[in-house]
Amino acid sequence: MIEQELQQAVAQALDRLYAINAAPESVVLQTTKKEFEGDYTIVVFPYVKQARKSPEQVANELGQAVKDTVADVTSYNVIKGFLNFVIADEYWCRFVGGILGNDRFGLKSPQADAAPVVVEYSSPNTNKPLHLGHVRNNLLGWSVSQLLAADGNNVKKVNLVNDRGIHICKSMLAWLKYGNGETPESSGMKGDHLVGKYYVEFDKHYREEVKNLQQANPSMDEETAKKQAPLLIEAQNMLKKWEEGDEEIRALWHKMNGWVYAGFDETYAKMGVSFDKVYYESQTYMLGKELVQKGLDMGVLYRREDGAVCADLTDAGLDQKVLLRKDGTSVYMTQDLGTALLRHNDFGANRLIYVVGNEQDYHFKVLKIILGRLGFDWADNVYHLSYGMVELPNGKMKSREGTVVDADDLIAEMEQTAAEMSKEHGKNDDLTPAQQQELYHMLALGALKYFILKVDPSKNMLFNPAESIDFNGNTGPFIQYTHARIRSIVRKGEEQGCSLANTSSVVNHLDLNDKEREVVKKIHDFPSAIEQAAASYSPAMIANYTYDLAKAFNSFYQDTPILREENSDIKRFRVCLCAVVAQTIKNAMNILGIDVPERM
RNA sequence: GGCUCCUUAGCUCAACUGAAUAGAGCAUCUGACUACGGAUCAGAAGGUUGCAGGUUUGAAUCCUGCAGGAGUCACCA
Repeated sequence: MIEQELQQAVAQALDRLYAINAAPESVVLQTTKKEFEGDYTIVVFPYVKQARKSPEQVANELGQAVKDTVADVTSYNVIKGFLNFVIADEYWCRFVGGILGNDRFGLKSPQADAAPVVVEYSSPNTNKPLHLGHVRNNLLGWSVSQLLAADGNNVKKVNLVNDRGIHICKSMLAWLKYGNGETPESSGMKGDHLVGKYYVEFDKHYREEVKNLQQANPSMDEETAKKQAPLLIEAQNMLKKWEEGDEEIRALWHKMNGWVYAGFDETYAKMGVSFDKVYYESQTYMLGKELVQKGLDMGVLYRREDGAVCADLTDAGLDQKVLLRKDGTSVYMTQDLGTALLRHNDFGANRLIYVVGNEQDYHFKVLKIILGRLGFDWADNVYHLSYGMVELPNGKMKSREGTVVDADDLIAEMEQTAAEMSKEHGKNDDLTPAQQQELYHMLALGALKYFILKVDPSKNMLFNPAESIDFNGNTGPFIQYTHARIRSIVRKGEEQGCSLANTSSVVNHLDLNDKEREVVKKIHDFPSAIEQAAASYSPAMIANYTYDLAKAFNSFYQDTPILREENSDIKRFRVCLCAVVAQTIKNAMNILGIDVPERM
């Protein structure tokens, strides 16, 4: 790639001219801003002090040296401390020819010998349906997996389902009390929604009990009332029975979880996400105790007088963390220590990535430290992909107050909007109903996924149900539309005899116009965009990259004739360029989990 | 209260490891050859990057203090 060549040449020139020892990667290289002439820019300020010359002088001397050594540099110019290089059009054309027909352009192949990277995401509770917060998690998890795979990793996607605990017992109890045997079949409700309904039902009755308790005993404070409410005690008893393996309880638990899984599977399928392996907490929650014992033996953990086992993290600026209760039972952290090791062993993984909300920043900081102290050298490669919350205009999403945006409802609404938009444009009337449905789904998910993924994961984002998701401007459908339009041109171009097959005869010495060059340069950036995005676990960078590419193309398309071009060599080059843009958009969108249509 | 993160145009978001005049979309206004697909394109307007200092040739970016917001500080997960 030309960037490395330039950096290399600059580093050599620095050494030769000024005896400055700079690593090629350390040379600051950026794309030239469009108001200046050139393609790449070197900032020379860092070297002026050592070179003992003015910025202009250093830039000029470096520019001449680089022009002499790098064949594809046709000229350079200097503005203040900025050295701009102009790259030969021949280089850009050669580049287009080189990737023509490569349907994996930009995507690295997985290294066969590399240890897998395990990405955990989704990790739902089984007592209620998925909402918008989960949607962000799922889309991020899927997309980051795709991104890391595109960067050459062998990625394994896993899900850890929280299928046991007091919250499930609440749903179960409410169903027993108020359900009258209602099932997904009898009610026509999706299983996860049905179970969620009883979770809400539990909460309603529970709060009534608390209120009644307080009215009956005016001296009782709220905390006590909450603990003494009979429903809660019943639920706790149920959990105890569950842990003892009570057959009836287990059977009910199986039945209701089964409903939820069926519902989740449907939602996952609609979102287009999947897993290589699913773990269940009911099978992993006892894990980690041996690790704690090992930690005691190693002396990195200690036993408190009351018998609880703790980690002292004060030297890391954190607190004491309990890992085993005094009755010997494990806590969340114990379990996560165990599953981390399990996962490492299951896959031979050396990198574990957790896609979990930022409210658990502290938990993962602690997890990483303790794994390190237990002597696992892969602890350094545990990464918490912490993402911000999705906020609604009137604040947080709270399932209790009913201010949630349900995932299934949201997708259904998006599909309806997509259908309305499409019908308005009326270009798909000849598709079969099934094809239309498929298209609307593709567009709906394109809009939703792009909307969520274009935001930097670490940031909180606002979702306004009324106006958030658009189909114009910086959106998924805009990019999908661009792709469809390009494909249409390419198809016609081929019909008119523009071959995309033979790369060697692609015209490689014509003068590109500015818009053409912008498009080629943008495509040229794709591989490094993937590297950067993967290094920072940020699908948002891919989203923004793709948008820029689509815009660059549209601008080119607007005032450059393609099929109307009379010179057949130029026409063919432009059709090839279109084909390459379409492929790049497709590959980029695929990283986001978004499909692009041939027409829309 | 301790710790962590956040604050960029009216709104939603960009700005790679510090670099040239902080960029897009939405909304508002104006325009586009007889549409190679107008879900498009071109343009106008919109900013003291929360505030105050500091470091640097250069700061939205790094440091300090303050204000506002969020998260967390469970033997819940």
